[in-house]
Amino acid sequence: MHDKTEQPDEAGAMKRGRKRDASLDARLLDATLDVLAEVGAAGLTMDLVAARAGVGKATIYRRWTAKSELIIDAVAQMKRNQVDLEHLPDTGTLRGDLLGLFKPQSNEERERRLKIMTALASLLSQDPALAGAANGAVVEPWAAAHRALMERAVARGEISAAADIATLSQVIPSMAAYRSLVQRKSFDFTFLVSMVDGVILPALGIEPSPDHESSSPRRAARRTRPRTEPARRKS
Amino acid sequence: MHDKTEQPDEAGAMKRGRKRDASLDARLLDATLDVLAEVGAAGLTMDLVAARAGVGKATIYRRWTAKSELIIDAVAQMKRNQVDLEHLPDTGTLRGDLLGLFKPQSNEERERRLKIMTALASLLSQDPALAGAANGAVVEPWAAAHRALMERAVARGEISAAADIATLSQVIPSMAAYRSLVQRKSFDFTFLVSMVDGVILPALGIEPSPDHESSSPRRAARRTRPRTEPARRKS
DNA sequence: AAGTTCCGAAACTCTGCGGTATCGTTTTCC
DNA sequence: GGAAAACGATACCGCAGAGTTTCGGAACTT
Repeated sequence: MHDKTEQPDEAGAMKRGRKRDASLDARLLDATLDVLAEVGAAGLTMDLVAARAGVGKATIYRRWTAKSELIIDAVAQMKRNQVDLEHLPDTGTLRGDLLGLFKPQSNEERERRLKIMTALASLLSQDPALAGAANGAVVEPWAAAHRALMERAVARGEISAAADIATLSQVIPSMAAYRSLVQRKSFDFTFLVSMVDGVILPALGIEPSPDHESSSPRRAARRTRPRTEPARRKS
Repeated sequence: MHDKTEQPDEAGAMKRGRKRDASLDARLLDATLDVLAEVGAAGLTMDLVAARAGVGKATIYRRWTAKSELIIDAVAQMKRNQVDLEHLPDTGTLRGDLLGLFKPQSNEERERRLKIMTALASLLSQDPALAGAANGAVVEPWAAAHRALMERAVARGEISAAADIATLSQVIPSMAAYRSLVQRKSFDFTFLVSMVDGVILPALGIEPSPDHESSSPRRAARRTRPRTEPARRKS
């Protein structure tokens, strides 16, 4: 009661939704996701969420009955601003398309999503209803984008129709997620290029175009494998 | 950091190791992993671990200073009975080697590891040490095995020395971990085969040997890509 | 046998968090 | 302007769980 942080009362005009519940719900859900990303599911406390939202703890309980419900709603709301499947890059080559999906400015947001997903992983065992929520919110749309790009490359004859696109389209999104989540390495452009040029394109039988922005001295495996019998059992 | 591991006597004095502390540490670490797998990280309490190990809680605190350290040590210890880098399969072909890493009889153990990893996922955001331990205990040795197998394949001339082995060796372990951790799908032989035949071998320029145990109707992309210019840049 | 060391069990303290209640203030509605 | 509603803050309750301490007893040592 002694010192209280003044209400910021940002210059925003639509801050005045006092009556029903206007953007306050969204503010709370967003704060929940923030806290989730920062301290994980185990470390999430209602006081943290309330403080993060600049809100009294009671306010949260006026809108949600329990912590678990708050989290569920927060995650459900996360599905917005996804990869935009309607406006995929179209550079003419699969390599260009795949690299074109990379939005440097979205690194931060992607990191946040992945952290939320990690935090949720522990809850999945308790609440199977959310089993695919985290994956569906982050990796699946991403894989769908890759799949679409690859199918287009098949359609234009760039790669063989026999390629295992179902599997290949999951490789980069899954590895990126694991890399960020567990290995704690950033998913940067260098990693993306080494995945595209070192795994995906070679697997599809395409040599990485040696033109612009090769950005890396690596070259994929040559297709020139001699058809020699590969040294059977040493003994 | 806590055990000194004097002499590697194992089945020796399992009866009454009253003096120093021989197998008691291992018993506690094992109980920790058990509880972790059963109730998850959030539900793990020291009382549960103690009860599981048939031990007083005080005994645990005589050996570890805090719960977090116990968990870290338990996870780090999981590295054992993992992939044995000294006895890698040697079937003569990379495909056989990669598939040979799969131990069907370890389904139960793999399930346990999966649950442990899942339980750990929630802690990863809080404790970076755990993230390293989890990755180092499960994925890293596995990737090392893949790397070794691929390097051997290079040495015998089965695949090109230009292959991006550093990246490719991480693909299957990372994807398997992600699949188990987040997607909650089992890492079964079918998935392994589709990864090997649909991603790894095509990326290395090897056609999956159509001989024994194809076990799956899928076939990887043909290497018969016509050397047609693949529709470069649309303009 | 006596002494020492480590053990398992259980009682105990203390901290932190979920959830509730209260209060003074601010906003909206009429 | 005044009442009602919703707010932020904060004090409070109950409980669960991390560590601590204590104690009787078992096992190794000499």
